[in-house]
Formats: sequence, C-alpha cells, structure tokens
Amino acid sequence: MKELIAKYREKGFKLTPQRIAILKFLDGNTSHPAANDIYRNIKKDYPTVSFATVYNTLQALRDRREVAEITIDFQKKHYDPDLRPHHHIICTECNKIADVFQDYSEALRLPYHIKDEFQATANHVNFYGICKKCQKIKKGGTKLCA
Amino acid sequence: MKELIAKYREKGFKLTPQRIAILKFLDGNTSHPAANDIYRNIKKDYPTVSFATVYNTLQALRDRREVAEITIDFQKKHYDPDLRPHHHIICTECNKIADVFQDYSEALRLPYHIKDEFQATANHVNFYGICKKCQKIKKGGTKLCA
DNA sequence: ATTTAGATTAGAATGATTCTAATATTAGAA
DNA sequence: TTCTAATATTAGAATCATTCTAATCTAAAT
Ligand SMILES: [Mn+2]
Ligand SMILES: [Mn+2]
Ligand SMILES: [Zn+2]
Ligand SMILES: [Zn+2]
Repeated sequence: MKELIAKYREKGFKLTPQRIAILKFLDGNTSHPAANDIYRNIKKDYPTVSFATVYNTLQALRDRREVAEITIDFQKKHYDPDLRPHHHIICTECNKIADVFQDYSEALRLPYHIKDEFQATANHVNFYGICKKCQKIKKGGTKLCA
Repeated sequence: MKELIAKYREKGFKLTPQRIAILKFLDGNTSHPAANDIYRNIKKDYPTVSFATVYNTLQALRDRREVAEITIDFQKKHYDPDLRPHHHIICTECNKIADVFQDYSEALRLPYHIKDEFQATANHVNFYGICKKCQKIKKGGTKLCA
C-alpha cells in the first residue's frame, strides 16, 4: 500500500485516487484481467470512473513497463502486473489463464535463416488446454439445465 | 486449382466463386493475412464481395480446421493456411510475420502443478523482434522527410 | 494559495468482428 | 434439364474493444 504508492511517486508517476485503486487492484493480481475487469472493479469504489481512465492508466503503465500486455486471448488484451519472464496456459473452454514459470529460452533457439532476417528481442509461449473444472463439466454431461 | 476445388467439394464444403477466390488466395500463402487483406484481394475479382462473406468463409474454414488463427498481433487476427505445427516471429515495427519451423515440443514441458490443473492440447511460441528492413530504417535516421 | 503539467471525464470515433434478414446460388434429386 | 432444399451472399446494422477529443479538474511543486 504505502510502499506501492511511494514506488510510483518516486518514479514521477502522478498519483490520483483512481490510479491508486487501479494499482492496488493490479498489485499481486494473478488473474490476468482485461480492461473491462479492471473497470468493473474500480467502479465499486469510484462509481464515476471512466473507461478512458482505465485505458489511459494501463497505457501509461505499459509504456513504463510496469504491466505487460498478453496476447493469448483472441478477443481482447489481458494485463499482467507480474513482470518476471513467464508464459501462460489458457483454458479453451472458460478462458481461465494460469502462469507458467518455466524458463524455456535455452531451448527456443531460432533457425539461422530467421536470425539472419530478424533481431529477436523476446519470446512468449502460449499453451492451450482444458482446465480441471471444464474437464468435469464436459465429462459430466452437456448442459446444467434441460 | 482443380485439386484444391476437388478437395473441398469432397469434404462437402459448398463452393461458390467467392469461396474459390478465397481458397486460391490462401493456398500456399505465407503472408499470414488478416481478414481485411483477404477482403481487399478478393475484391479485385469480385467487386461486390462482402466482408461478411470473408468472415463467414474464414469461420467455416477455421471450424473445419482448414486454416489456423494466430494470436501474435495485438490488434487483429491473422490467418494461416499452413497447418503444419510451427511458430511465428513478428516485427514489432512493421508487423511482418515469418514462420518458424522448429519443433520445440520436447522442451516445452509443463510444470507438474500445471499438468495437474490443465490438460494441455497445444502450444505456440511467439517471437518478437525487428526485421532487417526496419533495422536499417532505425539506424539510417528517424524519418524519411523533414 | 497559486500555478501548471498532467489526469479525469463523457461521449464520440474507430476498427475489428459478428449478426440479421432478405435474396441468390449450389448441388443433388427428380 | 428442372426443381428444391440447404446453404451462401449481401448490405447494413449491431456489438465490442479500444482510442480520441476537448472541456474540466487536480496533484504536487513553488
Ligand atoms: Mn502471468
Ligand atoms: Mn505460419
Ligand atoms: Zn476452463
Ligand atoms: Zn519490420
């Protein structure tokens, strides 16, 4: 809380109640929220908050490398406050996203003709699968209601 | 051409001139086009073609596993007629996408606690980098005009 | 307390994608 | 070939995520 605020103030990031609420929501959050998830949550405490503020703040944080955008979902961007290099697995049924902390960089060597054409700067592995809960639902039967 | 058409007819995929144009455009295409790229190209021969047809056809092909959707671009979906398992590298400056045919699956082992929670079905590596052309532009100076 | 750079806001604009409902075509049957 | 049913096409509207605009407000430095 206080440390969090101090950290951003030091970096010259102007703090407002809305921004603090967003930072608090993101701090330690492992749910990989999309912009709308953040908006809904902040709105509880700041009913007048606007979508623009959420997007502006996310952009500012992204530009300062304080959050990462992840491209695992075909529909929308998700945000990740955990900047440690890691990968993700997403449930193709319910879109639940989990972290995969595993360093594959040794193995992810590019073929020479690609190295020749691109100067690689980053890599990210997307795993797809079905989570436990969705496995059960599929097995147990199709629908919950007739 | 003929084999291509025969292949789809056999599979009960109803063929229309527009669909054939889309299939031809995709066949052997390594450019990873987005829907709009396909639309623009088909429009040359079928000026009345609609966006809906392009999207409908892409959906039908995707459902039949005849094209893959790729999530490497934050802005939009790209389509890939090459179904062999492979990965991609995208230029963060110009969005050029290239194929990376390299099998990393041996190395991409998931941690046990993830295996416990997810039944993994697929994986895809996104590499990010800067292509040769964009490297030159950056080095040579900032802008082409004053 | 004053000042100003930067943040907030509602709402409009944009861009990608999906939906709708009327019309037209394909492909198989007669 | 002609008929028919199933399916595809179309323009345009609708939706959803995201960005932009321009007026107003506020953090935080002086
Ligand atoms: Mn993560
Ligand atoms: Mn490819
Ligand atoms: Zn799930
Ligand atoms: Zn480039």
